[in-house]
Amino acid sequence: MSIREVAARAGVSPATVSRVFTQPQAVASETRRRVMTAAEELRYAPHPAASSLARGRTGNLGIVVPDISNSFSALVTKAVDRQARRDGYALFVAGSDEVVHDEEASARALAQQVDGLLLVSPGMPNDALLALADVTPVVMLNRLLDGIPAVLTNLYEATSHAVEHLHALGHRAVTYLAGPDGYPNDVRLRGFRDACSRFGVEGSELGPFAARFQDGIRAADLVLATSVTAVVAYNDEIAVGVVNRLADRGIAVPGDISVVGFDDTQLAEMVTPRLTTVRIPAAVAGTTAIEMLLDLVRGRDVGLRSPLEVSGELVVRSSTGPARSLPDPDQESAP
Amino acid sequence: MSIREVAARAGVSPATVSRVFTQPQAVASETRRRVMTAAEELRYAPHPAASSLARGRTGNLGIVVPDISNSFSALVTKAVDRQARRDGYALFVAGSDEVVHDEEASARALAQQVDGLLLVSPGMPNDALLALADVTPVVMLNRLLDGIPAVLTNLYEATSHAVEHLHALGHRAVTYLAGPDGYPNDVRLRGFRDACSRFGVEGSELGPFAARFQDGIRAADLVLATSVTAVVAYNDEIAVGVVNRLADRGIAVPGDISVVGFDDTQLAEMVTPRLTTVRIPAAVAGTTAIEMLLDLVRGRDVGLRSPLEVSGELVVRSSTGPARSLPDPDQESAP
DNA sequence: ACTGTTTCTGAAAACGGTTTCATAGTGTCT
DNA sequence: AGACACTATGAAACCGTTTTCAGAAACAGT
Repeated sequence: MSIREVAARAGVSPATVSRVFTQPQAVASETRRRVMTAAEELRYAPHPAASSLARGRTGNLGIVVPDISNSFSALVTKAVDRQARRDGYALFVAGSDEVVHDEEASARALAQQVDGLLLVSPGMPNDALLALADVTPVVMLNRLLDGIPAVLTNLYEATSHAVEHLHALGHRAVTYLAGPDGYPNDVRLRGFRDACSRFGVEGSELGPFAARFQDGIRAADLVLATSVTAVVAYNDEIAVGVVNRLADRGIAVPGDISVVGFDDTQLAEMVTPRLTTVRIPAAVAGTTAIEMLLDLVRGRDVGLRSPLEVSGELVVRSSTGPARSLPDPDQESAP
Repeated sequence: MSIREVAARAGVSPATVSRVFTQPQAVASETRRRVMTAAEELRYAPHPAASSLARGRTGNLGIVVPDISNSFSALVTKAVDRQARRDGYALFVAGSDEVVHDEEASARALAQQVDGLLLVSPGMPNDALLALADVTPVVMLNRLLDGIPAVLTNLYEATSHAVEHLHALGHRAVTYLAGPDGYPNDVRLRGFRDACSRFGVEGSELGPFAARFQDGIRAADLVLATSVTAVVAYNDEIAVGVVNRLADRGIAVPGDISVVGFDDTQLAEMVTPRLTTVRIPAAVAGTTAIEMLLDLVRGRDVGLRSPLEVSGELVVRSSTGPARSLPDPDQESAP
């Protein structure tokens, strides 16, 4: 059932039928009614591909995330999906399994079927990104590249707060568990290092680790091989892995070692002890990114409007506590 | 840059260019080479909408899940995405936030842009489903409806095992925390009831609960208002919520109350104590569903091939243990 | 009654591919 | 050398909308 059959049945031209569906006010109400009934009787529904072809836009948006089952990605995706739908767009989701090659392929495939693309923590090289942005409007989340609008999470301050917090609890040797290469470690790392030197904390780094539970497990043993009393993990999933493994090895959290995560996904409240973590406003970031993307799509050139930053905040829960006074083991009767 | 410009530059007809991209072996290698270089120089990429229109298929599949951030959905989606990509399809994902109306709308919107649709635990009414299946090939996961191929999770046996397990541990009063209405509670419930009566366990039910952590929290207090010593929760997220709340109220798991979940998502291994849970092979289910869907799409009419069932299995971890001998409080010196 | 606006509708040309059908060219077999 | 089968290509129709452009109809103003 095409537009023509509807037209025939309603005794009008195809053009009129098209208008009924795209700019109803432009057609006389009587005619409109006739067309509508004809359409309903024929159970006509417009053909999106034909429409896309003719108008030059698809009405779809796309998002590429590193890992669909990662809880931060999920949070973002959910917010994005909701916002996209609210604006009348459907959402394509592609996961790359953290494989850069897949990510590029997915992105390119999607690029041609959508009006705009949101890339979350993309790992692909700069030139690939620019090439992509050449094909379709692109907004990035968590990566900065000249000429491509982006939403960034500014965690410098929040990371400082985390170190400050640990320092106040008496920790003097802290290690940062870095996320995967190409992920937004830099700001956190800078915040971490700066804060360490500012507070006189001995800061070290381990990694990179994949942003997953299993890698947290692995990380824990590496941590225990050092003599730090606190760790700051790239994300909650790693942090939870660390906590688990430490528990298995009989190390108390926060009794012996304190752990800080990032993201404040629901996970943080689910585990024991509840995770002290840097909250990243994923939903806000996702929603904002979509708004930027739609501005782009609609031609309002926000391209050079400086990248938006959303900032994190430290949420203190139970996985951080006073440092065990390791350097002074005699002192049995602490306050 | 359309196919015609490539054709002009390569000195061939548009038809030939099209063939180069769709059935390369049908064109002489010399010609093919010429076309390829021309295409590259022009940075030509085929226009999916045009192609969809002409061929009558889109090369896309769609999946509608109740909640993108639900860990079981995420597992399924991930597997589905991978399998779809492997078969050369891109995947549309839509979340319905568990709102039936949104689900219907999403599904219908998607239906026209994809070659096939996978519905995960759909909550929409039968006639809506049938109408949808009339428009596009549909496979359902976790719901059975005559005429629509489906992949079902048969958890009857696994649920029985859960009850058997609890019974063996000495539990005599167990409650089932039901998931949301319209979700696949029935088989589990049947398995639960049958097993209870078989083993002489007093089985009760609470709910429905949304399949989320928060509802688990809520459920815990309801559980404590009864005198059961064990609960079987609709999914891991609810189970974790229960465990958390119980801990907050000073109830030991499994010391005082044992908890069993469903799904065996990664969550189960992340929490303390690790969750005894019924593993549902989400990846297998998702992959299988996609294969069925593709069979459908390609016209091999598997429509009436009986719905496929994947079965669960009980994974015993640490959230279940011997029942506290409540009815006999004198007995202080238990073995 | 005549011109000037509006409002509504239709004809036809895109949009960018795919595919059928016919034709030219090449090679094979007797 | 002639008949026959392939193979490689091109011309043109088609997929289902949208949109421009122009004309018809209705209406207003003088």
